[in-house]
Amino acid sequence: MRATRRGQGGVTVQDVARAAGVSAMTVSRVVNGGHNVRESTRLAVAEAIERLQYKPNPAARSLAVGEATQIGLLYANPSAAYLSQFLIGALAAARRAGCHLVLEPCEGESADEQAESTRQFAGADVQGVILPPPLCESEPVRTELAAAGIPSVAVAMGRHEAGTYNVRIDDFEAAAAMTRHLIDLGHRDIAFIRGHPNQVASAERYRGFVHAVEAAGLDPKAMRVEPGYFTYRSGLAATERLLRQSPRPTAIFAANDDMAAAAVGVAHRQGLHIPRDISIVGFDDVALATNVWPELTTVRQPIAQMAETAVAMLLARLRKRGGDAGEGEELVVPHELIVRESTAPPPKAGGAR
Amino acid sequence: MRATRRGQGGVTVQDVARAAGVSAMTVSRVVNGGHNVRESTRLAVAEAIERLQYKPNPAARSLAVGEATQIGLLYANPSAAYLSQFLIGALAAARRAGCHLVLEPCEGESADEQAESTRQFAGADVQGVILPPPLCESEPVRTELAAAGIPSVAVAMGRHEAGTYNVRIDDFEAAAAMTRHLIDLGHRDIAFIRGHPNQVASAERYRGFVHAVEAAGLDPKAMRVEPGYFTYRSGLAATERLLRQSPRPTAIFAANDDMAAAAVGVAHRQGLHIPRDISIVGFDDVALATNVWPELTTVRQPIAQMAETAVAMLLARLRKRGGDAGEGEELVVPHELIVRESTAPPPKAGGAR
DNA sequence: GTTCTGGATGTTAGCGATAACCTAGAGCCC
DNA sequence: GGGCTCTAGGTTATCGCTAACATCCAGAAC
Repeated sequence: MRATRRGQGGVTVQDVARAAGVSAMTVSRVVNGGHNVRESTRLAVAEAIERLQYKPNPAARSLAVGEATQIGLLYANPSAAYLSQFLIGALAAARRAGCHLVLEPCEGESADEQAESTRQFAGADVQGVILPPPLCESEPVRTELAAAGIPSVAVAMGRHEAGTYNVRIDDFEAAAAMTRHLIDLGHRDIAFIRGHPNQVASAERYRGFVHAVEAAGLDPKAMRVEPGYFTYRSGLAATERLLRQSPRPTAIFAANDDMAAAAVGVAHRQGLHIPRDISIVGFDDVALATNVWPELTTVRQPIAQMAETAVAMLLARLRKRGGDAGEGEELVVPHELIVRESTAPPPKAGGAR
Repeated sequence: MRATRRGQGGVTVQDVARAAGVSAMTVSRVVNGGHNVRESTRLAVAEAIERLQYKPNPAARSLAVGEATQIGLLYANPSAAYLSQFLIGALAAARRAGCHLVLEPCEGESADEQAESTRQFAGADVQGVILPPPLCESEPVRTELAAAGIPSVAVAMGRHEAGTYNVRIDDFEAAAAMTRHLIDLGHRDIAFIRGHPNQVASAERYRGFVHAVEAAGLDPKAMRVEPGYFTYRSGLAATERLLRQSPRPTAIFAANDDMAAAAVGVAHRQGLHIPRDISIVGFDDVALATNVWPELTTVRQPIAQMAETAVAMLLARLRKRGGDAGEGEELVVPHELIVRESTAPPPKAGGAR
C-alpha cells in the first residue's frame, strides 16, 4: 500500500495476485466469470480477494475494455414515484457495470420536441439508451434513435414487437387478476377507466379486464368504460362522469394509481365511504397509492428491478455486437397483486339505487 | 481514428493535440481550467476541441487522477417527487465528475437501523456521502459516518452548524414570504400546520411564519397552529382538527406540499371551495402540488440544483484534503414563491361564521 | 518417440488522461 | 554578461485493468 500520488491506498489486482501467488491476469480472469482457470487456483484467488477486500476499480476496467461508458435514459414525466424507483434500479445496474447514466428530460408531447431530445444523445456520446414508458412507444424517438444508430431497450412497452428489446410485466394477466379479485369480492358492476390511448399497456390492461369479466360469465358490454390518460386530472373527469350515473358502479378499476387516487378524491367529495360504498383499485403501486386514504389495492410492478434488467440487457447487447439490431428480446417479469384497504364486498343489493 | 480494440473510434487528447500542434499535456491543461497556457494557444486548442467534437473520457480521467470514484447517497423516503428530483441533480454532477452514485436506502426510523445502513458505506468504498433530508439531521447517521471517517455534505439541513457542510434554502425567509403573500391577499386568520418536530427546517418555517405575522402587526398567538409530521396522514388529521372549529381560518399554511394536499382533500370533503372559501398553501413544489385540484400555491426549492451543488461541494472537499473536517461551509440557494390557484382573498367578512 | 492439441497460466502492451518533473526562453537584476 | 526567476510548454511515467499473444505442459494421436 505504497503512497502513490493518489490518496486512497486501494487494493489492486497486483496485490491480490501477489497474495495468491499468481499473475494479475489470472486474478482478472477469476473476477470476470473466469474461464480457463483451474478450480484450485480459482479458490486461492477468491480467498485472497476476500481476505484483502479487493474491489475492482471500475474506471480502470472500463478504460481497459473500452466498452460503453455512458448509457442514456430519456424520461418524460411518468409519475415522480415511477421515475425515482426506475432511477434507483437503473443506477444500481449501471454502477455495477461501471458506466454512467445520462438523463435527458423530454418534456414536449410533439414529435419535433421528442426528436430533438433524442438527438441530444447522438451528441453526448451515449452508446445505448433505455426508454421507460411512455417514450418507449414514441415513434419520433424510435426513428431518431435508429437514425443515429443507437441501440435501445424499452421498459414496459405493452406488447412485444419483433426486433425490439423490451422488459415488461404481463399487463393483460395482471389486469385480469385484479378484475378477478373484484369479482371474487362479489362485484358485478365494475367500471373501468382506461389509460392513454397511445400506449399499448392501456389496451392490454383493458383486454385483461374484459377477459376476466367474460371468464366469470359476465357481460363485458354491461360494464361502463371511461376514457382516461393516466393523469390525475383525467381520472377526476372520468370518475365524475361515472358517479353521476345511477345506479353507480360498485367498483372502479382505474388503469393506474394516479387516476385511482383521483377517483378516491371524487368519491369522498360526494360523501361516499371507501370501500363500504364503493371499491376503487389502481395499477402500478407507486407511492401515491399509500398517500391516499384508504390505501389503494393495486398491482405492483417491480419497477426498480425492471430498470435494472433493462440496463443489463442493453449492456449485454452492446457487448455482443457493434449495434446492429439483432433479433430482439423480451423479458416478462412477475407482478404482484397488492390488496390494501380500498376494496371490500359491494354494498347490499339495492343500496345504490 | 485507427481501429484499436475498442469499438468506438473516440477522439482522444492525442488527436486534439496533433490537430492543434501542441502536446497532449497542453490540451489537458486547457480542458481543466488551464493555467500557464498562452491565450493564443488556448484558442487554438479550444478550436480543435470544438472541431473534433472532443469529449474527455471520464474513466481515463478518474483513473489518472486517482480521485473519488464513488460517492454515497443515503436516502430515507422523502417524498418520491423529492427523491427523483434530487437524483436527477446528483446524477448530473456525478457524471460530470466521472464518479458513480451509490444509493443506499435507510428505511428504519430506529437509531440501530440508521447506523446499520450507514455502515454499508464503509464497506462499499465510497469516499464521501451526501445526505438529503431528513437523514441529514440524524444523529446515528452522522456519528457513524464520523466514526468511519467518511466526509459528508448535507442538503436542506435547516440551520447551519459549525464544522458541517450544507446546501439549503432560506426556510425562514421563504416561509415569511409565503405568509406575506397570504396577508397581502387580506387574510388575517391563518392556520399553520407544522412539520416534523425533529427537523430544524420545520422550526425555521414556523419562525418565518411568526415573524411575518408580527411584522404585519398581527398577533401570532391568535393564529392556530397544529402539529404535523410532513406526511399526508398527519396533514389529514391536522386539517380535520382545524376545520372543526368555528370560525374556521380563512387560510391554511402547511409546512409541506404533502400536508397541503391532504388539507385540500379534507376541505373538499367538507364541501368547501378552494380558494373561494379557504386558501391553502404548501411548501416544496413537488409534483404532488400540481396533481391536486386546484394546483397549489407553494414555495419552490431548486431541488435538483441543490443536489448538484452538494455533490460538487463534496468533491471539492475531497479533492482538497484527505478527509479532515475542515471548517464547514454553507451555501444558501434562492427559493421562489410559486403562486397557483389555491390562494385568493378571504371570503367577505362573516362568511365563515 | 515425436508431433500435435488444447487448457492453464504468464508477459507485454496498451486504454486515455494527468502528476510530477524537466526544458527552453524571456525578462530582470547587479 | 552571468545568474536568477518565472512562464509556457514538453516528457515521462504511471493510474488499475485486461486484450492479445506467448508459453508451458499433460495427455492424445500417430
